Amino acid sequence: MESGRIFFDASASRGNNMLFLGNTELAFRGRSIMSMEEASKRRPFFTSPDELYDEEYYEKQSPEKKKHRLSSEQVHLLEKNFEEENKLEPERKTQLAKKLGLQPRQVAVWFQNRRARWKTKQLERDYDVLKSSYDTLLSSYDSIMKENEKLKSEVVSLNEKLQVQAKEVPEETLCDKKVDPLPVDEDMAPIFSTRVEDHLSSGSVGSAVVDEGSPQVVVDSVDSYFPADNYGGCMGPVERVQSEQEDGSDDGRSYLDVFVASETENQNHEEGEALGWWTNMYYVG
DNA sequence: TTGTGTTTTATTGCCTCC
DNA sequence: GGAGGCAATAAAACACAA
Repeated sequence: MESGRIFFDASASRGNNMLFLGNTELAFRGRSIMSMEEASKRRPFFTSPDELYDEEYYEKQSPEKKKHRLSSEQVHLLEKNFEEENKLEPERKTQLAKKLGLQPRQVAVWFQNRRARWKTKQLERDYDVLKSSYDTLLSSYDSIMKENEKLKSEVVSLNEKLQVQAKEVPEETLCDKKVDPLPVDEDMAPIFSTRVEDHLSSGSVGSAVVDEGSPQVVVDSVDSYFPADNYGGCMGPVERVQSEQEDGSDDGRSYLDVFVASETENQNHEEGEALGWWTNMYYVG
């Protein structure tokens, strides 16, 4: 028998002592590691190192003592080995078993159980990462929804103003057609969504986009993307409005905040910016 | 001291790979 | 078919609150 072998003592390795060497954390559930001497005094399962290798040990043990906690030193070495490689080749297994004074089978079982514990922990970590990611997304979604509601109410407000203005404009300039407000509800989602710069209002309330699910086409006040037929060849008086760059009335809301829903939308947005102008759009019935 | 919950060690059965 | 891995499970050992 080799000298200096770790002897087996259950009391020195009480349950729930955990060694997380990966994090260099040694947690022993409120109990310090007792010295070898101290441990052997309390409950010496083996009185001598040689006993540890006694092949008949398990047969000698009383039936109720069939499970033997590994000592902290044994666990420490096993953890160290596990950290290096969590799989156990036969050669390493026998070497380790010899070093620890355990049966190769015990070492194999320990690695098996350790892998299972690692997997459980890993699942917990993965869950935490996913949950954190989900919470972030949810928060982002909520703020986008709030922004959407705000923009919708702006559209309603602007439509009201347009209605008032329409009444003041002489009828002939409207080509005998009534001015309909921009739809806000999805049911009335227009083919084109429009960004409206409210140059008529006193404050710089910013801009609005309705129906973010619809294809986004930005209308230029001069070279409109709207087919002329849709307006009966007649467009109401469209006044030139300033871009955000020009009037400097950026309300702090970037276009990307609004055109976030899809790549298509972003493309259209870029197109709109290239045109340089945003305009009021009359929905002419 | 005792009941309960947790951790660790060990077994069993199934599956895959060589 | 044997060896080894894994999931499920049992059971011992332990921690801890009441």
